[in-house]
Amino acid sequence: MARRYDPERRQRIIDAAIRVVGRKGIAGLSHRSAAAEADVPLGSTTYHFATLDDLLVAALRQAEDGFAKVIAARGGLTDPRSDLATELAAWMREWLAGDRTGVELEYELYLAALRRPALRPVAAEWADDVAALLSRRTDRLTARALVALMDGICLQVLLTGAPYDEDYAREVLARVIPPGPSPRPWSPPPGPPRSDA
Amino acid sequence: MARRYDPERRQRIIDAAIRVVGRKGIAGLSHRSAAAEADVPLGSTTYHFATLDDLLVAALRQAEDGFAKVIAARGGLTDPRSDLATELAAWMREWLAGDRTGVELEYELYLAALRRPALRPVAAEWADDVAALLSRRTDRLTARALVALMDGICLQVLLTGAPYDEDYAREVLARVIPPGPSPRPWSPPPGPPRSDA
DNA sequence: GAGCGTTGTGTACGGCCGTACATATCGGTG
DNA sequence: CACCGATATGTACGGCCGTACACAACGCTC
Repeated sequence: MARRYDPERRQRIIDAAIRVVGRKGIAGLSHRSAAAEADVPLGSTTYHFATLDDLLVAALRQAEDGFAKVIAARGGLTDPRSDLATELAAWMREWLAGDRTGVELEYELYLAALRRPALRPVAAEWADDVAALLSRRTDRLTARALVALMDGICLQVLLTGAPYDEDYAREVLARVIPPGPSPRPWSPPPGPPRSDA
Repeated sequence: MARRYDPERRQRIIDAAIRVVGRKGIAGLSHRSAAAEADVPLGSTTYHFATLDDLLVAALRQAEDGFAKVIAARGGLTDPRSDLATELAAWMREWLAGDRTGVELEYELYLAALRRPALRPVAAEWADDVAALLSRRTDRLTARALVALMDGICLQVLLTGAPYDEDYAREVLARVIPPGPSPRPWSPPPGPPRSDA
């Protein structure tokens, strides 16, 4: 149904918005700044995204997709023979290494859900997706706890400027994981597909 | 011109800024909105706080002080006979109960350090203070991990809108705490007082 | 009480913002 | 082709913003 002159116009605006947020933060995102970054007129951004929340939702969704692809490309934490805590601690090191901009961008969009109810379903999806990924290596409760703990560790690094301590992360992640080679693995039951619209 | 020297002028502006952030978020805070809330002229806010970061630093510091006082008034987690995980899980329930505004306000100011380096020392102080509080019941590494885990759990509740699950929180907090009645307690060594200016 | 630095106040300027809206262009339909 | 709805654009309005700055009121020192 949707016939567009420029089918990539909307996508270009989202990409531009992500770049703007990465460079200037959410506070620096506006219909105008996104339009300038995407090299489209102002009316184009206001047409495709009536409110800034709409644009942020699209940006968060896209950042989430990119994140999932990076995880998948990295092997997806699927090798049951590796130590999960070690693997997660190393992954956080890579994630936090060097340039802050990538992590900063993703956490800023994620944390924006605190004050923007429109973002909460997308943030919940993100957390659920990561937990589901980890659920292939441990039980659901543990997976949720690992996500929470990793979030907390990353945030302490990002918020306080403290260096990332991989040994510490591995140690406490290991404490959360119940002992045993592959305890209580869990597979999602069949159900209706999640609405992604 | 009805002009009196008001030594509490600065304090009133900080209080007003906190109310504004609580009601409209950091995005709604400006020299003007703080001035209106405090019922002082615009020039008064710009005089005492040249930049918004200055005002946010003062607000975060004050929120931190208020938080510490609430903890202290609650007994300060000092009873070594109680179960620490149970106590922390119950405390989070109280904190998250009912009105989101209080927690939202504190987390919003705290998380603002992600993009505002000026806030990072204050955020670091906050995290250190809470960890120091917990260090009276457990070792330092565990205390840091508990802070990270509690942050992660609270954020998942606040960001996704999911209900708080106290049993889950208690279970995973207990996993982080090493077994034993009062393992590896830790007291801070004497040293120079931390600069609070 | 004269002088001066600190504190407090009013006002104005230029800039960026969301929003609205008239207009233009194209794809599909009848 | 005529038509219409979806897509795209330019422009303008009113509002809030940070900032600057001249000036007023006060505390202090001499």
